[in-house]
Amino acid sequence: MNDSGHSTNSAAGSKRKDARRNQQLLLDAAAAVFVTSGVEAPVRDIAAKAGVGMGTIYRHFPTRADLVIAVYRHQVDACAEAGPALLSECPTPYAALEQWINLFVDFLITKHGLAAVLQPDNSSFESLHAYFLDRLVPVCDRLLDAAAERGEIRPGLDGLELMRGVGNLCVGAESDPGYDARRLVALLVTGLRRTR
Amino acid sequence: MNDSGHSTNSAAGSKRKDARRNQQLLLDAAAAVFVTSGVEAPVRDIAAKAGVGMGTIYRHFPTRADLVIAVYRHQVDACAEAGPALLSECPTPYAALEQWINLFVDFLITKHGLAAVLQPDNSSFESLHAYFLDRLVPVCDRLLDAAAERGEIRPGLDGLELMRGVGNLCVGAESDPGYDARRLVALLVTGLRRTR
Amino acid sequence: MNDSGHSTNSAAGSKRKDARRNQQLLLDAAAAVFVTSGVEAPVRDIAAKAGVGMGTIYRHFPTRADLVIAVYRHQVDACAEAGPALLSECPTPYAALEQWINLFVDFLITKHGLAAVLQPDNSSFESLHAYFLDRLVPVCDRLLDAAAERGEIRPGLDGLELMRGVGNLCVGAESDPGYDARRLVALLVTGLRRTR
Amino acid sequence: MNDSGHSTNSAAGSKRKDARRNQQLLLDAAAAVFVTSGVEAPVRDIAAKAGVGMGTIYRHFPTRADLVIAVYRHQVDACAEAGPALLSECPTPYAALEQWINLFVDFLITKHGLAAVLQPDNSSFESLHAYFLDRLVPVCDRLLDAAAERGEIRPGLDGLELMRGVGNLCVGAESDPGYDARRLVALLVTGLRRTR
DNA sequence: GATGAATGAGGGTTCATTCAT
DNA sequence: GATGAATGAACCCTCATTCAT
Repeated sequence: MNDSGHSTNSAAGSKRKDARRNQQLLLDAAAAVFVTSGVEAPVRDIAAKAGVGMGTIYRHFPTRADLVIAVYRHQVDACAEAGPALLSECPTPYAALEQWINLFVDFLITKHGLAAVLQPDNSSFESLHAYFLDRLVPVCDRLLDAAAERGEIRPGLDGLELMRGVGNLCVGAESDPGYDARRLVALLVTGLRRTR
Repeated sequence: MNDSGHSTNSAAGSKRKDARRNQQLLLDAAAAVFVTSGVEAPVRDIAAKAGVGMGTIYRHFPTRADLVIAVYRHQVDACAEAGPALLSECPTPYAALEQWINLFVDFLITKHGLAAVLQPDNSSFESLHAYFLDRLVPVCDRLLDAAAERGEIRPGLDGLELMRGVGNLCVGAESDPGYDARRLVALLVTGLRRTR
Repeated sequence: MNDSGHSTNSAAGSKRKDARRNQQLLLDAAAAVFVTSGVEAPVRDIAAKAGVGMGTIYRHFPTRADLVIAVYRHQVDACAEAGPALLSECPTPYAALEQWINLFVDFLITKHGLAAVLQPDNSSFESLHAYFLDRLVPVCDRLLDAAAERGEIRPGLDGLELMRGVGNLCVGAESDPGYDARRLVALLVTGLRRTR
Repeated sequence: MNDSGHSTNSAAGSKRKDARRNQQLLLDAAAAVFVTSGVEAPVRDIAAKAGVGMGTIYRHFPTRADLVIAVYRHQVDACAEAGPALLSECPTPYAALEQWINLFVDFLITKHGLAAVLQPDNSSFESLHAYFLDRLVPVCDRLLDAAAERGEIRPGLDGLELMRGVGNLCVGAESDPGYDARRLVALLVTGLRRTR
């Protein structure tokens, strides 16, 4: 999945220079098209935006999920890495959880259609789904556990379920001015608090 | 054109017995197909499931939204009517709200893809969207108002937004054994409670 | 083809009264629909206009051509009968020919799509084509012959060909304000004149 | 994007050799199918005749009118260019007109359904209609004007109307052995002559 | 490696015609 | 006889994916 060394090129882990450039063009184009047309946008549109042929997309990203993952990898990683940091910075684990969830929401609501794609029944996005979960669920679990240990929240909800819920609350958020996903997510997280 | 005398048709409804039967076949088939393939399932599939020709679908339901509305009308209506009843039966408005939301959730989580269709950006489902909102939002508003007047919940969230949130939490609920929409919705509603 | 006597009814050559009435309703409706939508208008539209079921059309007019013939029979007959009359009234056979052609043109240009249907390659309109020709070609032939005998026109063009030409010149005439079929037909007939 | 160096493609035209070949296959197939089934023939039939997929047609000719125009462009252009040439070669403008009309007729009578499509009421063929008129009407106008100036014909008929008339006379000409469009057109043009 | 042409499955919609009621 | 519901072939068009160049 990462830059493996089977390439005959000299540079560590990189293909030809133009191939790297195309990869980046594609990521940028895909990000832009995803914003306007959703992650199910026609392949042709993405290729056109990038100024490359469609075959080039398939070479770099054999499945659509691969492309989506690549587009969002950085942001997913940043979100994952923010978890431990918040835990050590914030006064309480619950505060860290709140902020981390906010990061996740900010990420999702700017990605037209991404949340919908996180549904596990979308066969062609399995690997995308898996990537998200692999990367983020452990972080969320740890935040939940820490808050539960402190008695700030009721135990029993696992990170996967919370993330699915938050993800769902973000579905369609960007296209509807009367819908405030952040507020609803905040309600959800508030609902977790241990009623004294 | 009306029920002319030689007809043996006593019921007030539509014209022919077989037409009525087909209409029901279609509603049942559509309900079944919607569960497995979502409300965007191919017309051909629904027709096949019902054992009728495609033209029959178009005769009874000129647009897809018409079909979807028809499939869910009874349940939407039942849900709408339950609101006032619960308000008078339950000890407090908040309890009524909780139970009404549960009814709504029970309805949605068995409808694959329905929640997704409630997104307002889906042009071909406008009338469906409108139907849902016209029918249910006022009921939800009234429950919220009653609870707010009693001081049970914080004011400020309107019924539309709550329903959108609940709807979203139900997206994909049926296909994922590890996802308990009811629990997440319960958390959301708990989050509404006025913190003492 | 005419009202044969196999009916068990008493009236000479007629079916049930309501059947006769329906037949007339259909002819009127078809005439009206043909004007606006052409002779290839959907059967349903004609039935709807007539306020009868589609099956009724098929009972009375098994093929579309049968209906078209029936709709225009009176006018075709009137046109056919006008030939001999004009021949005896007009000062010269050529004048009679001119006027008769005008009648034919007046008939055609008010019938959206009729002229196009006279094309012999339109398989489903064979009988219509045949009817027109059977009825009108002999009349036209006689006018042509009379004018040729008088030396007013050059011989050699038969009635069928002239009528096809005139029919074609009327194609699409009604929908195009910049196209004057009568003038073009007049040129064609003028072209027949024997150059002194 | 332009003819990059590694391409062996010398011709100035379009990109790939096979694409050009397919384009030609399509033009040939369309021409053939148009002859037998008219210019409204199903897209699938044309694709099948050409031995290509349907998508290939849509790639090369996004609308049906584009295809029809392409099929006939060469002949339309040749016809347009012949006008001035005839005017300078022929002894009189009227003779040039006669011959030019003959060229136009020769073109049309081999195109089943083309003449019908020239009807201005056919919405999806607007661009085709426009192309024909833009290209040919000025040529015809000029021939008519020249003949009128010489006093060979009566003035007052414009090129558009004459061409519509000639076009109509060619409708269905190819499929009917008993119908001689050339002769009828000749009569029409004869009818234009100034009666001395 | 890159290109984008070609393929063809897939899904929507219309309407002539049949036939149960 | 009349009705109009049902059928399903026939068209249209899109787009993911492959593969010749």
